[in-house]
Amino acid sequence: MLTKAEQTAEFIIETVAPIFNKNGYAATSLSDITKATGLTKGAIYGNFKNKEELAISAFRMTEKKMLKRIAEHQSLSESPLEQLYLVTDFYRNYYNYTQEIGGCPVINMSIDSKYQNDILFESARFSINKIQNNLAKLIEKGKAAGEIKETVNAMRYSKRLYSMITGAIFMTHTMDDNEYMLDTMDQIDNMIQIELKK
Amino acid sequence: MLTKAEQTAEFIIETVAPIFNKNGYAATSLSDITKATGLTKGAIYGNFKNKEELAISAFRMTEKKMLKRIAEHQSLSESPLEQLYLVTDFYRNYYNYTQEIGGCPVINMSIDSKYQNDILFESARFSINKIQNNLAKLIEKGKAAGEIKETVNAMRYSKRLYSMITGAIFMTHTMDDNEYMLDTMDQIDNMIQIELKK
DNA sequence: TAAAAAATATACCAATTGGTATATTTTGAG
DNA sequence: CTCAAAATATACCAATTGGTATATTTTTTA
Repeated sequence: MLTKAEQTAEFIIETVAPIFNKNGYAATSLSDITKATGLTKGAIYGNFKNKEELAISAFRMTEKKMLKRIAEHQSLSESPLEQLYLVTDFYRNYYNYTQEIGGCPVINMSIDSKYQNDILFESARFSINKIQNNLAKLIEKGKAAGEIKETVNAMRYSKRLYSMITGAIFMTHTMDDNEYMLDTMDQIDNMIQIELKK
Repeated sequence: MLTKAEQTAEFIIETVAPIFNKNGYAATSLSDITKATGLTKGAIYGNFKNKEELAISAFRMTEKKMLKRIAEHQSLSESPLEQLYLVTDFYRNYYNYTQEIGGCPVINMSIDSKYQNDILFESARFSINKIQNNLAKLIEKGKAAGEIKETVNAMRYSKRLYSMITGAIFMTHTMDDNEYMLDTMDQIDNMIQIELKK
């Protein structure tokens, strides 16, 4: 069972994560935080060392959720090739999901923290590496399963795909136009079929 | 001839633009600005209405320069198809250039301003539309010149290409790895040759 | 259920924020 | 070279910032 403080800490994180994600670290003030949570500074600082630690916790929670969602969606199939298609399928609904939380946490955090906060910036890079490695592993498994051409460079394709996905996320959010996302996912599906599939 | 004030205004903009680009609007303080310029608030506020107007001016100046660079590089050839290749050629050196000024102004501004400042956000979108329209026009000219397939949807390809470029810019800067950019530009060159070229 | 411990609220702090009124300096035209 | 106008510096403002010490309340354990 969670103690009262653990409950409160989680509540704060959940409440504050989309605010940090939308506004960025510097533009999110302690008063924004107390206002949104209905708590006082006493409660906030009783549960978190400072604003930085809270921002880190919030980002990590958000990313953990996101990674879990992708993993769950991937597990809809056992076949590595099918799982690749499930990745594009996942991102077809990504705009819908990320709109609620104020955009893509990885992109937002990278841009926001690059010249401001090393720990936050490294957290963003860590997420990217995780997703890319996951993608590369999927391609390797596809090769081992005889579904994907042996000649394919897994890491290169992983980087290529994630770069395209990231571009689509950015454009979709900035231009408020989901066509970027849908078109890019069609493009990737096509690449999978033409360039990856055996 | 420029008056003293006009000179000062330009000096302030040039000095301050990379600071805003790196740190974002909220994280750039008036004291950052006075420190960097060596001027006092009197000089700053004598030349700009407020911090917001200064940020807008700085972004517009940066983008104007950037657009001019692209245009100049494009004008190295008369052929629309060749000009498309010159676009990818331009972005092959983009990381080198944007590193100095603290990343891609359009991406940074979009993420920084989306939930903060409508005018700044619209400035970012305006830039994107300009670049995309330029790209679409190039494709249309290529069709008219008989260099590009008539069946190609110019705007769709323009959006597709710019989305890929943007993804590559983001990944290159975040991961400090220019391979994202180079690989994406190779990919686009390939698309031009296979899918666009007649 | 009483008392100790944990969690939260209150009241405060110095530093910094964006901005302004006014004093001083610099500029350029006659 | 003078002098008015323009440009810049100085000194100030209230509001807000992140953070803390302490008082109060709530939770947990015995």
